[in-house]
Amino acid sequence: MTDQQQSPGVDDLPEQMRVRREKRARLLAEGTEPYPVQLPRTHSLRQVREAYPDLAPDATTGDVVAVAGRVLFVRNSGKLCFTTLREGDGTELQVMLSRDKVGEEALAAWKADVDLGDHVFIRGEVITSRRGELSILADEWRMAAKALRPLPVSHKPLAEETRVRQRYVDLIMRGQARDMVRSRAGVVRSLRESFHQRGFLEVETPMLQTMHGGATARPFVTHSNAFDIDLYLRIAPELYLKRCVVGGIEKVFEINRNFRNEGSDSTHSPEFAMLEFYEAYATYDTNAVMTRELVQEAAESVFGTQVVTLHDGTEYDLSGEWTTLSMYESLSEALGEEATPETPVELLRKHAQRVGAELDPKLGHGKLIEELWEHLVSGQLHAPTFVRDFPVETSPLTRQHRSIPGVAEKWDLYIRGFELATGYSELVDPVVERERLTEQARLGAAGDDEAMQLDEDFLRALEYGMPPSGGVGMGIDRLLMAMTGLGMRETILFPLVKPE
RNA sequence: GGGGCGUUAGCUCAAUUGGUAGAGCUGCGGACUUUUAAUCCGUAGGUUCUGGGUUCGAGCCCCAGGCGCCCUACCA
Repeated sequence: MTDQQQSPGVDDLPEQMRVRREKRARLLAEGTEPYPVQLPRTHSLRQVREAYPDLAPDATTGDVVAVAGRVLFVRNSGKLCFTTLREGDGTELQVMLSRDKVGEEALAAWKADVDLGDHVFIRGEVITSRRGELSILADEWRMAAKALRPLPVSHKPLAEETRVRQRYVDLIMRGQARDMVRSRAGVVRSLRESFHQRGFLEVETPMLQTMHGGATARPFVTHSNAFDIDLYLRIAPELYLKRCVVGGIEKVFEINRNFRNEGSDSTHSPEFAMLEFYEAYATYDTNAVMTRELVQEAAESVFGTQVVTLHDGTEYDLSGEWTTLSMYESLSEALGEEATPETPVELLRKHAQRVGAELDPKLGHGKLIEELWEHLVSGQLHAPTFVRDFPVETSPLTRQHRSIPGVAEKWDLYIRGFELATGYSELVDPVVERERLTEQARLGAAGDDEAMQLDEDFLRALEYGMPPSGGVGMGIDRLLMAMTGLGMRETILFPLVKPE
């Protein structure tokens, strides 16, 4: 009664939710706690399974255990009830409640009070059923937590939107959703271990930044009331990690969130997890090797193999050395005509027309090269491939190539057709960096809202001397995509969705 | 951003040409001491996403909007 007063509209609820609320109220009225604070559990379901791996059918053990889990299936008959419980790691265990053992009253209460989805506590003997199913024959049961909402049907796939909006339900219903959480945690853990083995230090740099830089992307803007200034949610940690290297943290990494105020699809999310690492005296050659090792070690650690099995059942080989391509050479090959850093913009536009790429006429040489390359080459790349030596003008934080003019020491790592990581020999000359950032600021003033701002403090740091260094950025969500074949919204536990 | 498709019971989905909105599972009532998505009998469950319009009559046609998905463009 009081419940109905406390939650007005209870009569308007769908029947199944109303019934469950009434059961909760009845339990309380009978003096039974539907949400007890503690239960004398002695074993996890997994522990029971592991302790009795191969009992014969119809066996008894004399061993009494107390367990708890969520009710997934109920098979009630007159005097003997079966239920299947599941706990957090996905382990399932059958429970049998017989009138002879648990008593008529408790059995009736079981049938009257328990719904699919409830958490229950069971104490009883470990046995096997006649069919050989490992079971607990209850001599006592208690409600552990009453569920007020019905679970979706277990043998039909949940609508994708519901899976994303109500990930908790997805996690209850779908083992693959739980697997992803564990795989992701394993990958992140493996990355950290790989870094620690190599003597890298993990740092956390600002997510709220006063300057917009470190990548070319549109930022989210927010406001600090206390400081009365607008702040940017970071699009990259790069400029702060470089400050670390200047300061003598010569092997440094960060795994954290970036925010980009841009579109979202199966390979893009407004907030995404990013790994960046910087190493003094490394180059884009050595950090490519390390990037490959990080990925291979993560695959080995989480899946036990470098040949991972994707969602669709196909295998994907991450092992061994990876292919390396030159951007200009591979583009020249695809065009059938040589493209170099000297190729004039007009000619590149003609190429674009010829191959059917619709490109913004305002694009300069560097952007045209990258767009043409993406149009003609990137889609062909299935096996892991490092694409090297990008146009200088689109790589404002990258060192000029040591011998090839007009080209930057930068690679992008492509896996299954999408970009997984990027690596540079870092530009550390503060004078050249000032020129590049001044040009970026000019682009910004001209309306390019992806252009970086001129970060005087970053330049000041470089002026104190940054050792020659290599740096890498890798998307964690995309790494999971690469190793599972799933879309980005499956690798992110709670991706951004518009309010219902 | 542009185009297409979808939105119906707790869940997954039907509904012919515009003519009483159905099924399976779930729920509720009953039977059943070895089930595995238990089975059997009975039964309930709807603001058809929202707002407007056309029509004797709209889940269906028209207009506007919300949310989602696909294609397309862009960023990692």
